Parts: sequence; C-alpha cells; structure tokens
Amino acid sequence: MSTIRSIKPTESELEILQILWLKGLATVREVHEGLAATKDVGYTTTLKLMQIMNEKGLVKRDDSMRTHVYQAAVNKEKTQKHLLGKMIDSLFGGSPTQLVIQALGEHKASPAELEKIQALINDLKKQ
Amino acid sequence: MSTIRSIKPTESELEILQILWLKGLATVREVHEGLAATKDVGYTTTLKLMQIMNEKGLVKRDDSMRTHVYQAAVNKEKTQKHLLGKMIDSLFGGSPTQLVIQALGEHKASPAELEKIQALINDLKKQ
DNA sequence: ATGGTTATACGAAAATAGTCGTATATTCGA
DNA sequence: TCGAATATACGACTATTTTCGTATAACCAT
Repeated sequence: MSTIRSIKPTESELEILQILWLKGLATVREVHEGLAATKDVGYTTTLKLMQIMNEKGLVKRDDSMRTHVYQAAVNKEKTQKHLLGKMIDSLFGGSPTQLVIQALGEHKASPAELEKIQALINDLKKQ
Repeated sequence: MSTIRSIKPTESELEILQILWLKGLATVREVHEGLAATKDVGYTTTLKLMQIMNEKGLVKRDDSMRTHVYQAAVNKEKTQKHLLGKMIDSLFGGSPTQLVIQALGEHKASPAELEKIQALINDLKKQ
C-alpha cells in the first residue's frame, strides 16, 4: 500500500537513482563521481539534488555521521513500470505491443535474451 | 540523413505530436479540442505551444490561409525509437530486454499481439 | 594547533516549461 | 454594415528544474 503519490523523478533525479539502485548505499561524493563520469556537473549541484530528493522522499539518508549515507527510497521495478506506463500512453497510443516491437526492432537483444522473452510470452499465452 | 539535432519534445509537445501524427493535418483549434478532451487547458496555450514547436522545427505549418494548418515535422517512429533508447539507457541499464520484460509483464497484451511479437522474435533469431 | 581538505546547509541565479491575457485582424451572419 | 466569433501574435507571469557560490563546521595530517 501507501505511496499514492505519483512517482515522477526528473531526468537528473533518475540518474542519481540509477546509481543508488546499483550501489545500494552511497555518499554524495560517490554518487557525484558516478555522475561526473558521464557529464560535467559540480559537487554542490549533486548535493543539492540529493537533498531535494530526500525532501521529496525519493531517497533516504543516514545523517548520524558527518558524511551522510544515502539510499533509494523508491523501488526500482515500480519506478520502471510507472514510467513505462506513461511512455506507452504518451508515445505509443496505449499499446504496449507497439512499444515492445519498436524496442526489439531497433535495439538488439542477444539470442539468449530473446529466448527469455519467448518463455515469458508462452507463459502469458497460457493464462 | 539530416536531423542530427536530438529530438526532445517536452511532455506537452508530445501530446500535440500524438494528435498530429493521428490526423496528419490539423488546425490549432482541432489540436486544442483533442487536448481539451483530456485536460483543462486554454486555447491560447495550445496556440503558443504550437508556435514554439514551429520555431523548434517539430511541426511545419501552412500559413497561407488565415487559419494555419499544421503537421508534424518529425517522424513518429524515429521519435519513438529515440525516446525509447533514452529510456533504455536511463532506466534499464541499457538492456532493451529488461524493458520488454517489464512492459509485457505489467501491461497486458492480447493473444493476437503476443503472436505478432513472437513472429518478430523468430525473425530476429534467424539473423 | 592550525591550515588544507572535505562535509553539509542554504540562498538565489539561470534555464526550461507551461500558462494565459490582451491586442489586433479577419470572417461571417443577421 | 456592424457586432459576435474566431484567428494569430506576443509579452509576461508562474512554476519547476538545474546550477552553483558562499558560509560554516568537522576532520586530518603535519
């Protein structure tokens, strides 16, 4: 239950969540280094973002130490599903199938991955 | 070729593009009525948005008449692929398979649609 | 103990997105 | 022909997101 509030991280917040989902626990410095690997951004910018995310409830932090330790407060799969749903609506006219077709057509998947998807589809068809 | 410029319509712009992709040609009024069906927005807001989209090159317009006629200037499939790619990167760690699994798992597709996807996968496996 | 490094807090500018009021021109029906 | 309806242009306000400078405190090595 809970969290009726629609999860809607911004672009930047999503980048930070990615890192937190990967690392589990991380300091601002660690997250910032993760971001800085890809883009040019100042340390205090990352800090501020994470503070805001904390206020929004997107992350939790342990501030019992001088160096605070953060972790994601929103579930990765839930967030993925939520944003995927929005994209299906806003870009694929509500058809998940269209999205899947585009995704498979353009972005290559390995044979093993294709097998996995086939297995899933077989399951779905049985229901 | 062409259009190196990264396609990045905003939320609202995407709603408008949806309508234009559907209708082909449309006036501001027609687009606005499409939007107003779902959400509460003023006519001049829609107008302004479409003017901006015109400047950005997201739409084209025929202004030879008093009532201008608009059409999308960006390709639907290209836009879908582009944004899908971004989502795969930013939310699914670069794995299209993960995205497909989430999409199929959560958002139901009809048996006929599942067949279609299977056919596509079979094609892909042959290559 | 003290200066350099590293933390957080905080305010506010800059950039982006969305909203709409008002002015002005054109069209059309009574 | 005159007024209501409908069109575009345009400026400006609001809200949100992103960015970073500066202040201040804690830590650590010499």
